Amino acid sequence: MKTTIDDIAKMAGVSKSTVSRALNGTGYISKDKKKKILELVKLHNYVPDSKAVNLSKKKTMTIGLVLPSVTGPFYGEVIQGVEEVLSENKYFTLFMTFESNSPEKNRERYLSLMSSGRIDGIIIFDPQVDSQTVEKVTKFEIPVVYLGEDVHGSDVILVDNFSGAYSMTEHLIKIHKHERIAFITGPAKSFDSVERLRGYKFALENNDIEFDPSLVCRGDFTKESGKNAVENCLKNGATAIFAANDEMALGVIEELERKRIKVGKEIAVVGFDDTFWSRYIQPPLTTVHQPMHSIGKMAAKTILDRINSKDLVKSPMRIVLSTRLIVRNSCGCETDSTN
Amino acid sequence: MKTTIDDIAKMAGVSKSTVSRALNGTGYISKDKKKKILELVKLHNYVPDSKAVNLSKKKTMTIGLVLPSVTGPFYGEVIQGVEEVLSENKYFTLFMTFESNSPEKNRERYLSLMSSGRIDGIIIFDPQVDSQTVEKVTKFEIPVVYLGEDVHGSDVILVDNFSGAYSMTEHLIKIHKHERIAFITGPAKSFDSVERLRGYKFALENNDIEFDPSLVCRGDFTKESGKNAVENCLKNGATAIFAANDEMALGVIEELERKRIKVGKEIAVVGFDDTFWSRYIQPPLTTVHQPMHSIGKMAAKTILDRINSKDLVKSPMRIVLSTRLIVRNSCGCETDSTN
DNA sequence: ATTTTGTGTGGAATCGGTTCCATAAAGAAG
DNA sequence: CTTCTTTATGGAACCGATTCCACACAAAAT
Repeated sequence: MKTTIDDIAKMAGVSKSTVSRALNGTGYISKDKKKKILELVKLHNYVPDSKAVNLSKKKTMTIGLVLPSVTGPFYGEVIQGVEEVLSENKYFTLFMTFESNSPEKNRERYLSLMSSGRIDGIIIFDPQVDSQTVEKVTKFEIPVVYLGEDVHGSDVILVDNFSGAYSMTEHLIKIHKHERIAFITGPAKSFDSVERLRGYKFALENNDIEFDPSLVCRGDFTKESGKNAVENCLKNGATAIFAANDEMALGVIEELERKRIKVGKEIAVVGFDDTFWSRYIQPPLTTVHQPMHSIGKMAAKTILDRINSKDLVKSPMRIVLSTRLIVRNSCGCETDSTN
Repeated sequence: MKTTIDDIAKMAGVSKSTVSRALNGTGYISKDKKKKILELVKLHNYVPDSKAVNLSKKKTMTIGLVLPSVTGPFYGEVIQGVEEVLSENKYFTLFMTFESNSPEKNRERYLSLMSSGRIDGIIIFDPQVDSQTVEKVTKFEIPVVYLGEDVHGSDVILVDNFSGAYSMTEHLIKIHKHERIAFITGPAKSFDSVERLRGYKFALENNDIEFDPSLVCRGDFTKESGKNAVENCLKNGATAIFAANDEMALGVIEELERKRIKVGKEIAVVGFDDTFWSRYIQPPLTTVHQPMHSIGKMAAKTILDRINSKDLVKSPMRIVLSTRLIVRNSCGCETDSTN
């Protein structure tokens, strides 16, 4: 049987309230009793049962973290960042994956998690949350932070997709003198994809290149869809292909390879995300880096902030983290890839 | 204020015991009352508070998962596997990272997690746990599964490092006719490293090649240590280099590249782990695949098994998952890398 | 007709803590 | 020498469920 607070109280010859005070440093307590209690506690390795503490204090010191399928180093960084900050603050991380094959079932899962009272707050990375879900989420009155999706009225952490895509496009225009740049999008409703497309368009506009809709191909963030888009890009005379993520860029490169078209020399291919492997492929991929680790840290900080000032009605925060252009060789540059 | 079981009871005009029975399907209850209660529950979105349920039932339906730094896709797969199985069984995953820079502090963390009563079981991936820690861990009487470390007397999930290294070495000997194969180890006490070295030695022996200690270089699983080992390997006339993990193999390849020595043609380099990027480097790395996803799933299954039959004293399980040789080009093979 | 057995229900204890409140003793202020 | 604080402590309520037990009533068996 595990030692309980009553056991300690009995042994010390005091009431459980006194033991509680000694342990938590709340209220008055005499020096000598405190010392005696603490000794007994150490001696018997007594640790208060979280289950009881949670119920009594009405909080769990646990934050839920919902992420899409964790394969790839992409999300690992986020988890790491979250856990780092939470653990520093004595909080725990309850992890839940979001398999993309059945989004509905998964939403049920995290909604039920929220209602269970098992967590004090939740960080949600759910690409393409619908407003109906958001509404349900808001009903549970626990703090929520969304990642990578611009949910109005809630705390959100975003990366600056727009600027990233802008810089990338401008790089292709100014450094490599491209004028026919194809863009492969992600899923239609993806916030990331939309913003990146917007950045691409804006860069064209600012550099007096007319936007040509035929150069925009619809993809869905998979390698396969990148492959499939190549034909269309070439047909419309693209001299550069900007894929909305690295995954698709990889598909593009493999397809071009198959067609014996030299990437970097004959055609430029660039991506977005700076996936871990992007520097290792041939040619090393020019892409846009996303600060995944920072996203995790900021998300955790934001949620803790919200918890610690729940009474004060602060307006929702919208934190946009900046992206960084990573120039390697697939765009035609001849860098020493020290990145 | 959240709805409680008392609220529902009052509204239904019954006692809370009856509501509890209706919800849990335990004991006797009349059809009509059950129906009425369930309706009220749905109407008010009542969900029992886990904090209370946990205390009452003396379990949390939560399993702790302790992993080394999650960067790299390596561990993502494990998490995924664990979460998959646990969530299917209505369990939750409490995630904790193990930053390798301060192992002691981190051990404290998971030991304290175990004693807090916050979890019902724990899966620990702690490279180089010392026996002292194992002893402490055993004292908390909750189920434990160790990953990747052959802890005697406990449930462990391992991969067949020995056979993997054996197959790899034999591949180099039989297919590529190498006789001077260098081996770069990991940290001295690493179980993985030791087993791989053993497999390497055994393959040499079985193929009548004398083991030459000067061909074994000490590394520590970092890319840097791979780089540093190259000089020594070459000096001793190695025609092939077998690094105990992909990370080091990458270091070796980069160093050889720098020296203008063609990997695959002039010298063979192979790794171990089949890290996500290993197929993307130049040349694609021949390596040994570890079933990380299966490891996660098996770990979760094992711990649940243990929980559900705690009374029955089953002898500790030692599950060894098989590895698979992945032949790409860095060994000199000219495969179409469809892997 | 009486004893068993099977159902249905509420009250109370329990899980292991925290916290409010009453009370008492000791020291400070009047 | 009172009166008011300040300090110290225990008792009891409470957090929100589960579960054991007693009791009532109905149906089945003797």
